[in-house]
Amino acid sequence: MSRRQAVSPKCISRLSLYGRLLSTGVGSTSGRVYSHELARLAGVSAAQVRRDIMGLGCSGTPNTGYDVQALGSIITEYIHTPEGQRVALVGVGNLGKAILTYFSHGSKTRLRLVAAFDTARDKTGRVLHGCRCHPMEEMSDVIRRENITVGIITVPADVAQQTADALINAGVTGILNCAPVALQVPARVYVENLDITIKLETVAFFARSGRPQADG
Amino acid sequence: MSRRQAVSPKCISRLSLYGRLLSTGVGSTSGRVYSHELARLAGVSAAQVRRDIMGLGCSGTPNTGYDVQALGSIITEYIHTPEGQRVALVGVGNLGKAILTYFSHGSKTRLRLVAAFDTARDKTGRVLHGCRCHPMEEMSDVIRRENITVGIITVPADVAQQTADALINAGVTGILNCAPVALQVPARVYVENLDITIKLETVAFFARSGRPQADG
DNA sequence: CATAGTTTGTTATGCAATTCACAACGTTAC
DNA sequence: GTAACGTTGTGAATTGCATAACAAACTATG
Repeated sequence: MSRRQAVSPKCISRLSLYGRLLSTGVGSTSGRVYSHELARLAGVSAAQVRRDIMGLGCSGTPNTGYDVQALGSIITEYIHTPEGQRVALVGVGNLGKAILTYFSHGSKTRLRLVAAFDTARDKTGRVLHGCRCHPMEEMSDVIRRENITVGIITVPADVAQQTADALINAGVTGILNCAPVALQVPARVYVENLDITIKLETVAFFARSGRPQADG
Repeated sequence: MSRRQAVSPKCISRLSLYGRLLSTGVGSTSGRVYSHELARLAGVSAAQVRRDIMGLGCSGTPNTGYDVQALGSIITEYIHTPEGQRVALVGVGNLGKAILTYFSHGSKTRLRLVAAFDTARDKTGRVLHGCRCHPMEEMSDVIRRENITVGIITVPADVAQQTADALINAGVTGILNCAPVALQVPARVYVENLDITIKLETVAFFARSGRPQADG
């Protein structure tokens, strides 16, 4: 389908953000939007926005900007598969529950959080926020059966690596790791880390030295 | 202590990670560690590690590597203030609670989460995970009195901007924003975004196109 | 129809950050 | 003591990313 070219993770993240902005009432009156409007809302430059959009077959017209609906569709089609990918979450602690809540609440994305896993017997077997919680032993079976390709790790640090190994063995090729450890994974698996302590220490550092804006 | 020169957020994040690795039993037998060992554990190149360390007054010796304790101390002193900075959290939902738990559990960092804020009356006045929860109206007073410089935003998206405004008015100069919106803040305030949906969509994308490692 | 004004698409420029490469140096073995 | 090896510190090269800049194109207007 669409041309898959070398795109950076940062670019995909921005496209994801543009997509959300477009679907939450930007330019709702005119049905159109300028690059500099999106830029302001996303906190980037207008040139950045145009360049990102260029990478996926443009659709704007000079002097009138982009059609909100059309651009939104193109971004969604580019980022997602038609069917949408299926996601599993491992570790139903506070953080895991928070993420489950995020995705049960009117989830605007095509991603589907279809399975959770935990060791605690009082959680397994139940349905939490519209998502069934399985015991760890069933991980391999469920992931294969449900055709899950993405895993979220929200377990304690000391079992994060073995959790990652289990997910990868079951066929997962992308991991969002919220545990404070650097996972060792084969090259074909993509990992993104969400380390709150690191983020917070970085914020604290620049809170006193007054440095430039940057996010992730 | 003093700010030597312009360091990037990414560099600080890596230093934070090195610091944690050093404090959690790396090279515990010899008391020393090589750059390539740290590199492997952190998921970066050895040259990267050496260069990062170079930026804060080196301390390694050829052929024996770095003294674990000494390097750990130098990194801590560089990233943190001697007293440690004080942090407030706004929004005690699932995500807020998860973060409170993180920091009550043996917190290895010098950062202190000393106040929480929420609108719900059943939470305010109580002490949650060793952290007192105040009503929103007291935010300005508490932040000034407790000398808080960093804020964590874990409120719903539609009130994130006004929460940020309130924090900044009270004197906060660094914000970790976990709400899915791009905050508009004055240039002197440093913001880092922790957007789970964006991260997850990025992971999902590269889970199928098999692209390179990268994190935030 | 022509002209003015704006915005897009894209190329070129500049900058920052990572990797490369190697000289200097400490350690160890003999 | 000295030679061989391995690691550090760092200048140079390279890569990647973001800003700047501009030609082409579209709309509006009279």
